[in-house]
Amino acid sequence: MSDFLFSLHSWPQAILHIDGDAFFTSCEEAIHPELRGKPIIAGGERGIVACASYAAKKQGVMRGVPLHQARKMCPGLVILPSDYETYSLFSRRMFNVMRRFTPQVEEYSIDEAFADITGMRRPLRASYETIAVNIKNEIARELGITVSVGLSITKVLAKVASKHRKPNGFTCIPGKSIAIYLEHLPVEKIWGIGHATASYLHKMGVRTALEFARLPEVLVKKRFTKPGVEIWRELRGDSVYPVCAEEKSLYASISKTKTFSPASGDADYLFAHLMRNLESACIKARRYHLAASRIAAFLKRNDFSYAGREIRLNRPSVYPLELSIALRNLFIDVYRPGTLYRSTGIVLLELSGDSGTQYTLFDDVVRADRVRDIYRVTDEVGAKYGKHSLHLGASHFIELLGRGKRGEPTARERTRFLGETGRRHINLPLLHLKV
DNA sequence: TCTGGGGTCCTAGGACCC
DNA sequence: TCTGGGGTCCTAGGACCC
Repeated sequence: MSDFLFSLHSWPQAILHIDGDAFFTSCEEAIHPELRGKPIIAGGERGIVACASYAAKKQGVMRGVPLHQARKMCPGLVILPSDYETYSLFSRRMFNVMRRFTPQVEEYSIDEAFADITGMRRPLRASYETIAVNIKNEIARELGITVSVGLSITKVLAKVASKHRKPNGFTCIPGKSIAIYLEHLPVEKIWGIGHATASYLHKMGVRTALEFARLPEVLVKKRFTKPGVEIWRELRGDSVYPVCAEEKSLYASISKTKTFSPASGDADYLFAHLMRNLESACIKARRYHLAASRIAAFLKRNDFSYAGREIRLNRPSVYPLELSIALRNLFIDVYRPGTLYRSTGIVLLELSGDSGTQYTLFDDVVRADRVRDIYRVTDEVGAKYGKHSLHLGASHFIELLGRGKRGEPTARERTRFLGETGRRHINLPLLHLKV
């Protein structure tokens, strides 16, 4: 035990991890009591299970399972669309309960948060364990959902703790008990250790979190990169990840991807998808008043490998009409004729507030203003008649094919759509009004 | 688990500059 | 034209998370 740093103080810091149990479906159950205890899932709108209630999990319905499979596994399954607005509301209420105990709350995701309650024993007149349990109970009482709570001396260990007993669990791992909890924990269950690092560790003969934590420092520093070393430290009770209560800017990037089936090697069709993804991403970015300084595009091959490229724009933009030329160049670079692709995606990067965009000497200011006006109208039309009511000609190709679900266009559809102009739709992104 | 979609962060190599 | 070392920016791609 002497190889662990934690032996010096029992609570160098007290970090809490709170994890909503089957969060989406729990929110649904809180609102619709008649659903309580039933096998329900959220995610109906996307064709896969985004969240499964414990009753559904009991029947083998897990996160990420395709819907048709879930239905087969569990007759009587209640399928709901994900209602993010509502879940966000619950999320905010959950974080606010935590903030009544300490301002040091980090919103990690919609259903998870960390809190640093170091030094709160005296002001709250309670032990760290009691504080943790009180937060848990108040969330249950006020929101009608259960959470699992972990208390320990680092974030990674607090995560280990909250996962230890679920649902509705509370686990405390003080410094002196770390080894007990790591002894039977497989390395792949550690937060931050994924598939690749786990199999690397396995090759080294390391199977449990305790074995990993006990590797000598020189070896760890030699064989792992920064994240690996940091997790190793945290597992040993040496806190390197601070709880960050500062509100981060909403998005560092915005991405849109769409898988289509069957896979396609058709350049026009693939580019149309890419263009539609760009339009979707830009709609979202405009809603948050953000503009991108870099843009990335990728194609996913049938074997799930990626081919992608990204570029820096000469000024930030959120308008597909301006970005289409850059996107076309990216596409031409990445696309290989004869290869089948199963999805395309685009990512808007280096987002900044779009208010005070500086034009460069080479910009056509009049045109830029017009483009902005066009998109103001486009967004208004979209709000009234549905997203993508007004879109670029280059993305219209997928409209023709049942919202892109049927895969590659037939020769007849192609001729009907492209007509004599053929590929020119790629080169000239025209606005197209869907009525 | 024949596998959806939306994110963050890190690393390494090349270009370019001093 | 050759030379070294160092800094920064850009981009491809990997790894991981929910």
